[in-house]
Amino acid sequence: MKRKRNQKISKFTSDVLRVVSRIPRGYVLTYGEVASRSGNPKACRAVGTIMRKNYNPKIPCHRVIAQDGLVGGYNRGRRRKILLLRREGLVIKKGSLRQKKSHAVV
DNA sequence: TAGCTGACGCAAA
DNA sequence: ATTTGCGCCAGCT
Repeated sequence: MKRKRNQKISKFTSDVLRVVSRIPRGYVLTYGEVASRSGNPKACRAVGTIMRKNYNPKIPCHRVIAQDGLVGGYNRGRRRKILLLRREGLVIKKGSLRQKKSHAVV
Protein backbone atom coordinates (compact mmCIF):
# COMPACT_ATOMS: atom_id res chain seq x y z
CA MET A 1 0.00 0.00 0.00
CA LYS A 2 1.14 3.49 -0.64
CA ARG A 3 1.88 5.94 2.05
CA LYS A 4 0.76 9.47 1.67
CA ARG A 5 3.56 11.15 3.48
CA ASN A 6 7.16 10.08 3.47
CA GLN A 7 8.64 8.79 6.66
CA LYS A 8 11.23 11.08 8.13
CA ILE A 9 14.59 9.60 7.30
CA SER A 10 17.21 9.15 9.97
CA LYS A 11 20.41 11.15 9.98
CA PHE A 12 22.34 8.01 9.27
CA THR A 13 20.19 7.24 6.28
CA SER A 14 20.52 10.74 5.01
CA ASP A 15 24.26 10.58 5.40
CA VAL A 16 24.50 7.26 3.61
CA LEU A 17 22.49 8.56 0.69
CA ARG A 18 24.71 11.61 0.49
CA VAL A 19 27.91 9.58 0.54
CA VAL A 20 26.71 7.23 -2.16
CA SER A 21 25.52 10.05 -4.35
CA ARG A 22 29.05 11.47 -4.20
CA ILE A 23 30.69 8.42 -5.70
CA PRO A 24 32.22 9.50 -9.03
CA ARG A 25 31.55 7.59 -12.20
CA GLY A 26 33.98 4.75 -12.65
CA TYR A 27 34.66 4.38 -8.96
CA VAL A 28 33.12 2.17 -6.32
CA LEU A 29 32.90 1.97 -2.57
CA THR A 30 32.22 -1.02 -0.37
CA TYR A 31 29.25 -1.18 1.97
CA GLY A 32 31.72 -0.99 4.82
CA GLU A 33 33.34 2.13 3.41
CA VAL A 34 30.02 3.82 3.02
CA ALA A 35 29.17 2.85 6.57
CA SER A 36 32.44 4.28 7.85
CA ARG A 37 31.92 7.53 6.00
CA SER A 38 28.44 7.69 7.42
CA GLY A 39 29.70 7.51 10.96
CA ASN A 40 29.10 3.84 11.74
CA PRO A 41 31.94 1.61 10.54
CA LYS A 42 30.04 -1.48 11.58
CA ALA A 43 26.75 -0.61 9.99
CA CYS A 44 27.58 -2.23 6.67
CA ARG A 45 24.43 -4.32 6.80
CA ALA A 46 22.32 -1.33 7.58
CA VAL A 47 23.75 0.32 4.48
CA GLY A 48 22.52 -2.60 2.45
CA THR A 49 19.11 -2.25 4.01
CA ILE A 50 18.97 1.40 3.07
CA MET A 51 20.10 0.78 -0.50
CA ARG A 52 17.52 -1.92 -0.82
CA LYS A 53 14.81 0.56 -0.01
CA ASN A 54 15.98 2.51 -3.02
CA TYR A 55 14.97 5.94 -1.85
CA ASN A 56 16.08 7.89 -4.88
CA PRO A 57 16.77 6.34 -8.29
CA LYS A 58 19.15 9.22 -8.93
CA ILE A 59 21.52 7.75 -6.38
CA PRO A 60 24.17 5.53 -8.02
CA CYS A 61 23.65 2.66 -5.63
CA HIS A 62 25.19 0.29 -8.18
CA ARG A 63 28.58 1.73 -7.25
CA VAL A 64 28.40 0.14 -3.85
CA ILE A 65 29.86 -3.36 -3.75
CA ALA A 66 31.00 -5.92 -1.20
CA GLN A 67 34.43 -5.85 0.38
CA ASP A 68 35.45 -9.16 -1.17
CA GLY A 69 34.95 -7.77 -4.65
CA LEU A 70 31.60 -9.36 -5.35
CA VAL A 71 29.16 -6.86 -6.77
CA GLY A 72 26.66 -7.85 -4.13
CA GLY A 73 22.97 -7.52 -4.76
CA TYR A 74 20.80 -5.10 -6.59
CA ASN A 75 17.16 -4.33 -6.30
CA ARG A 76 16.73 -4.51 -10.03
CA GLY A 77 18.89 -7.61 -10.46
CA ARG A 78 22.58 -8.30 -10.09
CA ARG A 79 22.82 -8.63 -13.83
CA ARG A 80 21.77 -5.05 -14.27
CA LYS A 81 24.24 -3.86 -11.69
CA ILE A 82 27.12 -5.56 -13.45
CA LEU A 83 26.09 -4.01 -16.73
CA LEU A 84 26.14 -0.55 -15.24
CA LEU A 85 29.54 -1.08 -13.66
CA ARG A 86 31.09 -2.41 -16.85
CA ARG A 87 29.55 0.49 -18.63
CA GLU A 88 31.64 2.71 -16.38
CA GLY A 89 34.81 0.97 -17.35
CA LEU A 90 35.15 -1.53 -14.55
CA VAL A 91 36.30 -5.07 -15.27
CA ILE A 92 34.10 -7.70 -13.69
CA LYS A 93 34.91 -11.38 -13.76
CA LYS A 94 32.28 -13.88 -12.67
CA GLY A 95 30.37 -11.35 -10.64
CA SER A 96 33.45 -10.04 -8.90
CA LEU A 97 35.52 -6.95 -9.47
CA ARG A 98 39.20 -7.44 -10.27
CA GLN A 99 40.41 -4.01 -9.31
CA LYS A 100 38.63 -1.93 -6.77
CA LYS A 101 38.81 1.76 -7.38
CA SER A 102 38.04 3.78 -4.30
CA HIS A 103 38.09 7.51 -4.45
CA ALA A 104 39.55 9.74 -1.80
CA VAL A 105 37.09 12.09 -0.22
CA VAL A 106 35.65 14.39 -2.80
C1' DT B 1 7.49 -2.09 22.17
C1' DA B 2 9.78 -6.43 20.73
C1' DG B 3 11.32 -9.40 17.32
C1' DC B 4 12.71 -10.58 12.55
C1' DT B 5 15.19 -9.50 8.22
C1' DG B 6 18.90 -8.57 5.10
C1' DA B 7 22.12 -5.47 -1.53
C1' DC B 8 27.60 -7.09 4.68
C1' DG B 9 32.23 -8.20 7.00
C1' DC B 10 35.41 -11.07 9.02
C1' DA B 11 37.44 -15.04 11.49
C1' DA B 12 37.81 -19.82 11.72
C1' DA B 13 37.61 -24.55 9.95
C1' DA C 1 40.87 -21.18 -2.35
C1' DT C 2 36.10 -22.26 -0.28
C1' DT C 3 32.54 -22.69 2.91
C1' DT C 4 30.34 -21.93 7.55
C1' DG C 5 29.17 -19.37 11.47
C1' DC C 6 28.66 -15.27 14.24
C1' DG C 7 28.42 -10.30 14.95
C1' DC C 8 26.40 -5.70 13.94
C1' DC C 9 22.97 -2.05 12.77
C1' DA C 10 18.97 0.38 11.02
C1' DG C 11 14.46 -0.41 9.10
C1' DC C 12 10.07 -2.86 8.93
C1' DT C 13 6.01 -5.61 10.67
